[in-house]
Amino acid sequence: MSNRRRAAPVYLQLARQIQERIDAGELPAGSRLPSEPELCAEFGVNRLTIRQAVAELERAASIEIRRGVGTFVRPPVTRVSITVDPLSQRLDVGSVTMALPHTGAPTRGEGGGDDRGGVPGEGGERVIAVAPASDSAVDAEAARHLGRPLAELSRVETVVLIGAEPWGVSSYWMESALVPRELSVPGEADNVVRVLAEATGIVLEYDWRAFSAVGADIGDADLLGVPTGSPLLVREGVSCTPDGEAVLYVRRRINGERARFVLNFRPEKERSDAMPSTAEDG
Amino acid sequence: MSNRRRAAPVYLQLARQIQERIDAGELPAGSRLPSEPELCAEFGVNRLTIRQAVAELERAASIEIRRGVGTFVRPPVTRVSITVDPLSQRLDVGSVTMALPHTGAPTRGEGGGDDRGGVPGEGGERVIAVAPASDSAVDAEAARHLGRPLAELSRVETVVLIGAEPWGVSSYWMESALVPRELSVPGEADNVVRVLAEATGIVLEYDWRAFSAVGADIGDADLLGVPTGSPLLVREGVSCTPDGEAVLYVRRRINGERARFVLNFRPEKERSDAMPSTAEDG
DNA sequence: AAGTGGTCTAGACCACTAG
DNA sequence: TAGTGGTCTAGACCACTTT
Repeated sequence: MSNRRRAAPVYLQLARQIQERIDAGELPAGSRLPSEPELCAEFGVNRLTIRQAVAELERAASIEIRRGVGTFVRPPVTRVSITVDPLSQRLDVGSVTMALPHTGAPTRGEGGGDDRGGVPGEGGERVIAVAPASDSAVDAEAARHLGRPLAELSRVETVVLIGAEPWGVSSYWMESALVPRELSVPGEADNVVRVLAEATGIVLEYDWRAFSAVGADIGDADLLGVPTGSPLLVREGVSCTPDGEAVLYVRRRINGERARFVLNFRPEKERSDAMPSTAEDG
Repeated sequence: MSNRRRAAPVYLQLARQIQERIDAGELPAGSRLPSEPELCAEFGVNRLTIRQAVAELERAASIEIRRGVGTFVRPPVTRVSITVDPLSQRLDVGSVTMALPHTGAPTRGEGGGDDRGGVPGEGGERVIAVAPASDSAVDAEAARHLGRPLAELSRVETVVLIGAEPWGVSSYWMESALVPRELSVPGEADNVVRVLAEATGIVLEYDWRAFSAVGADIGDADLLGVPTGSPLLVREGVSCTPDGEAVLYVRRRINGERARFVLNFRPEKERSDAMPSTAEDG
C-alpha cells in the first residue's frame, strides 16, 4: 500500500543536480563540464548513465556538446526577431530571406567575444525538389487549405539560408500550372514568393498565417543540421489574390533557436529597447 | 584521400529504414511495431542499438512508446487552433484558458475511435508559485521589457489546464505592488489576467506579442508531463495601459503538439473548412 | 505469469579535436 | 598522441501492463 512516489532514475537525478549547479552559477555560461570519465568517478556510476544525464541536459538546451573537445554550458540564446505589423502589413511581398542583419554565424560557446563581420552571401532560398502532390497527409492538408484537388497541385521544397547556414525549410504548394520555370529545377532561387509573383503577375496578399511548434522529423533534421526532435517554429498560411482566391499554401519550419516572430499591436512608438527588431516577413 | 562520406551509424540507418516503412504505409497509423527483442533478431543488432533507433523515431514524433504495452505508429496530430484577429483585437481580455472546445483528453493511439465525452472541469489556471524577481536571465529580460528595475517586480508562475491535463506553463511579471491578493498564494486562479485587471481596475491592451519555439527544460517538462526537449510554442509579450505604459510581461510555453495560433489578415469571409478555429486569445 | 519497455553495468572500439 | 565524446555489444534486473 505504499504510496511513496517512485524515486526518479539515477540519470534524471544527476541531470537535475548538474542543472542546479548551472542555475546556481557554479557552472557559468561557457564553462566546461567535467569529462564523462570524471563524472563517472565523481558520481560512482557507469559512463552510460552519465551520458543519459548529459543527453537530457543537451535536449534541454542547457549545454552544448562538442565532440572531441568537451561539454559546455550554453549562453542564453539570441534570436533573429522578425516583425509583423498586424495592423497594416497585408501584402505578401516575399520571403523573410533577405531580412537578417549581420549574417555572421551565430555566436556560441565561450564567453569570449567573437565578432565575425562581413560574411558575403547574405542568404537566399535554395530549391531542393519540385514534385506533384502525392496522397501524403501533408499534401492532403495543403489541398484542403487551397480548396483544390490534389492532382492539380505541385509542391516546391526549399531551404532558406542565412549566409551559408540553413535557417529554415519551406514547402510551397500551388497549382502545377503556376510553377515558374525558374523553380522547376533544383538550384538557387533567391525568393520563391517573389519569383512566383513576377512570373505569374499575380499580386499576393496574406489570407492567414499560423504559428505552431513541432520537433524536427528525420528529413528536416538532416536539412537543417540539427538533431531529430529539435524544436522548430512552424509558420504556415495561405496567400491569395486581392479577390480572396487562394493561390499558395506555405509551410515553413524554422530552427527554433534562431527565430522569433513579433507582432506589434500599437502604432509605432518609443518601444523599450527590448525588441532588437528587424526586417520584413514573407 | 577518400572523400567518401562516413556511413551513418547503425541506429540512424535503422531509424530511417523504419520511418520508410511508416511512410510507405507498411506500418499504418495505430499499428504496433515489433517488440525490441524481435527487432534485435530481425536486424541482428544489440537491443541498445534498437532502442537508439526507436528513441530517434520517438523524438521525431513518428511513434509513441507505451511502457509495458508496445510501440505504435502515431496518427497525425490534431491541434487546438486559437485565432487572433490582428486587424481589430487589441484588448487583452484574459487568458486563452477557457477557449478549448471538447475538453476530452486528446485522441491518440490506435485507429479505433475513442470518444471520451464530458470531462467536467473545463480548465483553468493554477498558480504554483509567486516570488520576487531574482537576478536570473529570464527575470532580467522581463525587467527590460517592462522598463522597470528588477527589485520592483514579482513573478507569478502558473499552469494552464485543459480539463485535468496541463496545456501550458505561464510566467507573468508585474510590479510587486500590483500582484492581487488572490494570486499571492498558490492555488486555483481561473485566469490571471482577468484577476489582475479586476483587482487593479487597469484596462489592458496588447503592446506586442511574439512567437518562438524552444525545447522544454527540465522544469517545464516536469510540469507539462512531456519529455525534456519536447517542442514548446512560446508566446510572449507585453500588455500595457491604453496610454502605453507597460504593465505586464507574460511568457507562456505551450505543449507544441496541442496549439496553433492563427492570424487572419482578411475580413471575415467564407474561409475554407481548413481552419477549425476557435476561441479567444489572451 | 508472460511480455513489454526502462534502467544500469562493464567493457570495447572508434572518430573527432587539439597540442 | 592524448583526451574527448559517439557507437556498439552482452548481460542483468526492474517496473509496468495485460492475461
